[in-house]
This record gives sequence, structure tokens and C-alpha cells, in this order.
Amino acid sequence: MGRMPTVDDVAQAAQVSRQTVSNVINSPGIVRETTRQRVQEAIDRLGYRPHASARRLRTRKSSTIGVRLDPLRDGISGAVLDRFVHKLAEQADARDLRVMIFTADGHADELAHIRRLRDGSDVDAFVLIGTDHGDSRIAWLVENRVPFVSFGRPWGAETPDPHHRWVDVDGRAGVRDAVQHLRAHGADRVAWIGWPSPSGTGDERRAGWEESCGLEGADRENLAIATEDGVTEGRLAAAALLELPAPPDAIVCASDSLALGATMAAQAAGRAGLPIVGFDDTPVAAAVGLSSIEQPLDEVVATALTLLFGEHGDDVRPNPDSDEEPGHRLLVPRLVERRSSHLALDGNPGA
Amino acid sequence: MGRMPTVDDVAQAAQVSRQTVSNVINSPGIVRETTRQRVQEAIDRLGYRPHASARRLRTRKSSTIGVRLDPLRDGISGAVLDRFVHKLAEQADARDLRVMIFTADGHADELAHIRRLRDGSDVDAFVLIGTDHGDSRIAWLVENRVPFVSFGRPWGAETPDPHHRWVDVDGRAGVRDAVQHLRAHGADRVAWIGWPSPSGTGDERRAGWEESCGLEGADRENLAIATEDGVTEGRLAAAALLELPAPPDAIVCASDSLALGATMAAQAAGRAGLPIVGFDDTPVAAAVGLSSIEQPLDEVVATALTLLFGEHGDDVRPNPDSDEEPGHRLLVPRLVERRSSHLALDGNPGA
DNA sequence: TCGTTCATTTTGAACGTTCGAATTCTTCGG
DNA sequence: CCGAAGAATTCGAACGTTCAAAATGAACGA
Repeated sequence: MGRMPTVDDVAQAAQVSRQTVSNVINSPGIVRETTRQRVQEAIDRLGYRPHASARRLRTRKSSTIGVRLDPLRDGISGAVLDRFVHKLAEQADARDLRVMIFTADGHADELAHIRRLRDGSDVDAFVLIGTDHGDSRIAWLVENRVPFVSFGRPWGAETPDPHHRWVDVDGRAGVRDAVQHLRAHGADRVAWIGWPSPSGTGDERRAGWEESCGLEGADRENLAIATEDGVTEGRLAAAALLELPAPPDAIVCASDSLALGATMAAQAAGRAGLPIVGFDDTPVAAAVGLSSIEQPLDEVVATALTLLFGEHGDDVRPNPDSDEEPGHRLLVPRLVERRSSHLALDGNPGA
Repeated sequence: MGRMPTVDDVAQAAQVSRQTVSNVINSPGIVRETTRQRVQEAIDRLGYRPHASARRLRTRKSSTIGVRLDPLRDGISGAVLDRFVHKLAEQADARDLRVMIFTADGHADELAHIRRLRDGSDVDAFVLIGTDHGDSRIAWLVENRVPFVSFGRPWGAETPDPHHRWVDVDGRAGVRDAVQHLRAHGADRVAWIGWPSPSGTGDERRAGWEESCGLEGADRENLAIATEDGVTEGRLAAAALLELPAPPDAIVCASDSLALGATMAAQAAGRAGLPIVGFDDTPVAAAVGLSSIEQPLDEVVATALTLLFGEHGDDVRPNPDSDEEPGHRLLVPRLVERRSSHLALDGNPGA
């Protein structure tokens, strides 16, 4: 196997010029049909593939997006982000985009990586997974005109930044739906296990519970627990709830990890039928028959790519200058019902 | 912000030639110290970064490795591969390598992707995650001289292919250790829940159980169950085991998913203290206090990169021609003990 | 002072592609 | 059969880097 054929080799083989070969590949419309076929045949015969780096050098775009892989977490909740990355790779491929991954230690380090990848023209645009309260990365990216989109709202910004494109899922609505569903099926005292404030996502989800739980005063205080994410934490929190004088008759959790823990606690407390709803609809939830609120990841990814590249192309759009077009979108999650959400209520004995 | 500075801009600013700037970056040793400093200062001042594509075009290497993201699985077992990818990104970064990901539908599609990435000089080398019995990809990659390394042995090849570099973890030894550990702590009847044959990894792990369980005849038959991977499957299998006339007093599973299911079954059967050992030591195992056999992923990744790039550099070595150097390595896993493996035996009541 | 050797720096070309302008080929009305 | 307009193709240059070879400078012994 010698060296790869170049555009010149093809040109020679097809008796045309370099540029015509290039045209056949990039704008087939402008070349005469008979010529196009002849060239195409030569391409196939020689097995020619454009050299990506040469093309990028010339066109000054890499058709590559960069994503930082989050630090490993729980392994349950983390799975959402892994699924996100997976789907990103899938949909990027459909647009002829490549995906480059990297890891980083904290925001500063992440920006350093982004800078390197960007300055080297390795990557055209970035996808930020998750946003913090007053996220320092956003300002920097906008400032440095690095095209990006985030999966996550700009929490805590008074004035929405028109340069910042984002997609997010309306966790509040999702939780609200779940609570209402449980109450419609007879639950009176729906408890909440969530994360400590301040947490953009966490506070939002909790708000969904607050506005729909129909509880007041002491009940409202007692039936909400904030804890770090994790199976163990969920177990402990649920155990505490179940020991209350007036225990809950259903629990909604901010994550599947917490919900899995809660399920274990319920079983241990002899209340295997307690309806429990998780969040993210991870495969684990499906496996153990846990109801969960599903984020429409396919749509999230599709929207992110559309915001970055427009409806179809692979040309990066710079961060928007004004707010003519809405540079963001809030998607609605969906409750996936499984045994856990109506075990006790519909008289269905636990496993 | 105008265009990025080029090597020429730096050269002009530092009053030297293009090439000297290049040397400062690539072989600082050969340029006089005073000059080096002057150039370096100019680089810093202008914020110059080499244009990756230009460099790649010239040097004919991309310093990028490609990995296919496996189809989404269980979410528990899948987490291992996600962790693998994560660590790959980390260690690649340390060597100044980039990681490009892609997804594919089946082996043929994967090879098509590999071909595209490779022919376009987007990617220098590939990492295969997981290998099948008589994996069709390996022959193709060797045939087409695509540098690669696999995380997984060449199952079922009579003659080891000297062109094929691989790393793998000795699952048989891991399971053997776990069984011996359980027996040393008093277990007599250690059961096995694994995957249906033929499965390279699965058969190997089962072999570890067979050679150390100390069971014979009917016991040996009855105490081993083969089932697809998954929490539900593990639950059912364990439930069946526990209903045997002579039930096991410990269970070793081929995955954490199975083990999680087994744990649930044990609790449901009122045998919460039954020692259960999983495989892969996923975060879920840690979260629910499940003992598990841990694959040394850091070492796996480090070895894979070393096989591909040598001890330190970022120059891809072609697939080896002969078998002078051992182009593969088998690493030893480690049993991580948690409550689940000695709950019943050491008289420690379950949670 | 001169040639020699080694260290350091510079020069010209090349990597494979696409852009922009220029050229040639077709077609068609008069 | 000519000229013009449009379609199709070609040509020269450029993208930013590094390689290979050539040129320059410094150091040293004779």
C-alpha cells in the first residue's frame, strides 16, 4: 500500500483538472453530468479520500465539536451525560461532524483546553454539559467569541445574555407532572428528596414539587429533604422520611440514584409498595422498575446542534450578536410510568 | 479580534526566521538560549498557537486516536466502558494526543467509520473496546495496516496474530480469587451467575468459578446459571438459585448488574445477608455496598497507549510485524471487599 | 591570517486542498 | 457565420507548517 491518492492523481486519471475534482466533491451541481461521472469513477477506482487536514487548512474550519467529559460521578446519574455524549456523536455523524472529547479539572482547566483546541483550529465549536450558578465559563467563551452551546440554562443571570445559546429541560414541569400524577392516583403526602441549595437544576426541580404538592406549614418542611446525590444518601433520606410520625405515601426524587436508594429503604422498612419516582430515566431505573422523569435527550442534542449549525449544514454560526432569533430552548420532560409509581395505590404487591 | 498570528508573525516580531520559531517549539534544544527566550517571549506576547491542521498536513500525522462508543447498554455495565473512555481521554491528554469518538451500528459500519477517519488522516490509531469470538474487525485492521490496539483478547484465534496488539484483564483469575475468598470465609456452596456461552469474557470468568468452586456433579450443574446481562435477569436467576433444595451460601456474578439483581432477590427472599460478589466494581456497586472485582482501568489504558505509542512519545507505531516484543498484556483484577461479601459469614446484620 | 569544524540560522520547497479570477467551450439569436 | 452570454473548466495562489539543504557565524588550531 503506497501513499494515498491525492486530488491530482484523480484529476490525471479522469483527464480533468484538480479543481474539477474538487468541484465534483464539494459542489457537484456545477459540473457537467458526464464529467462528474467520469471523475466519480476515478475517485472510486483509486479509492481517493480528501485529506481532512489539508481541507481544514484551506477552508479554515474543522467541522469538529469539542465536549468535555464530566468528572465521573455516581455512575447512575452520570449515565445521563454519557448518553448525551453518545447521542451527540450519533447526530454529529449524520451532519458530517466529528466529536472530540477531553477531560478537565475545574472550569479554569476546561477553558485552557478549549483554548488550545480552538486556537489550534482543532475544534470549531464546543458543547458545555451542565451549567453552574453564575458560570464563569460562559462569559469567557462569549468574550473570546468561541462558538458554543450549553446543555443547561444560565442560572442566576439577571439579564439573559443574547450571545449565549442554550438548551435545557424544564425539570420543574417534569416534577410537577409527576407529583400531580401521584396525587391523581390517591397520594396525599408526596415527599421530596432533592439536592442542597443553591443548585440551579436542583432548586428548579424542587420548585416543581413545591408548587404542586399541596402541602403547607410543617408538613411542607418535614416532607422535603436535601442531600448530596447518591444511592446511600437517598436510602438514608428515605429512611428518615419513613420514620416520621406522619410518613409520606409517595416520594419524588431529584435523581434516579436517590430514588434507587429510596426504594431500598422502603423495602427495608417493609413498605415495598411505596410509589417512588426518580429523575433521568436511566437504564437502572428501567431495570429495577422505577418510574422516572425522562429527559428528551435526542431532542436536546438535535436542538443543540441546530442552534450551533443551523437546520442542516455543518457551518458553525458565531455566537449571536443580538436577540432577534431565540438562541435557546426549553424542552419538556416526560414521566415514564413503571411499577414503582402505583404499586401501593393500585394494590399491586411488590416484587 | 483579527486573525490568529502565524509562525511568520512571530518570526517577524522576534527578528528571526520562520524555521527558528518552529524549532523553538519543536526542538528547543538546537536553538541558542538567548534566541529561544526572545522567540518565546514573542510567542507569549502575540498569543501564538500552531495551527494543528497545517502541522498535520506537513507532518502527516494527526496525533489523534479514535474510539467507538459502544451502543448503550444496561447503564451499569456500560459504565465500565464509559470510564474507560474517560480515562483514555485523560491519559491521552497527558501525551498531547486528542481523542475522537464515533458511534457505529455493527462491525461493518464501525470499519466504514474507521476507514473514513483514517483515510482523511483525521485519526492515526484506533482503540477497539471489547472483542468478539473471531472478531472480523481485527483481520481487516491488520490487513489494511491500520494501527490499533484492543481492550480485549483475540478470542478463538488458534494462532495468536503477531500483528494484533491488545490488553485484557484476567477475569478468570479475578473470579477465582473471589471464590477462594468466599470459601476461606466459610462458604461451602458458592454459586455462579454468568452469561450464555459462547462469550469470550463470560466463558473465561465462568472458568474461574469452575476451577475453584470445589463442587462436583449435580451441584456444579445446579449452582451455575447462564442468563443475559441485566438487573432483572440477575434477580430472576438468584431467585431460582435460592429456591433450590440445597441453595447456595454465596453468589459470584459476571457483572454488577447481575449482582445488583441478585442482591434484590436475596433481600426479597429474606436472605439479606447472603454474600454476593459482582464484577467491574462500578459506582453502583460501591453505592449499594456490593463487593466486586475491579478491573485496573488506569493500567489498562496506560498499557494500551504504551503499546500504540511506546513509552512516552506520541508517534504511532505501526502494527508489529513479528513477535519479537510481546504486543499484548494480561492484567490482574482485584477483589474489592464490601459488606456484601461477608454479611452472613461475619455475623454482620444487613442494612 | 586561513582553513576547518561545529553550532546556529535561513531559504526554498512541499504537504493536499480550495478560493478567486481567468480561460475555454457551448449554445443560440440574428 | 458572427458575437454574446452563460456554462464548464482550468490556472495560479494561498492556507500555515516542517523538512532538507544551504548559508552564515563562531571557535580554534596551525
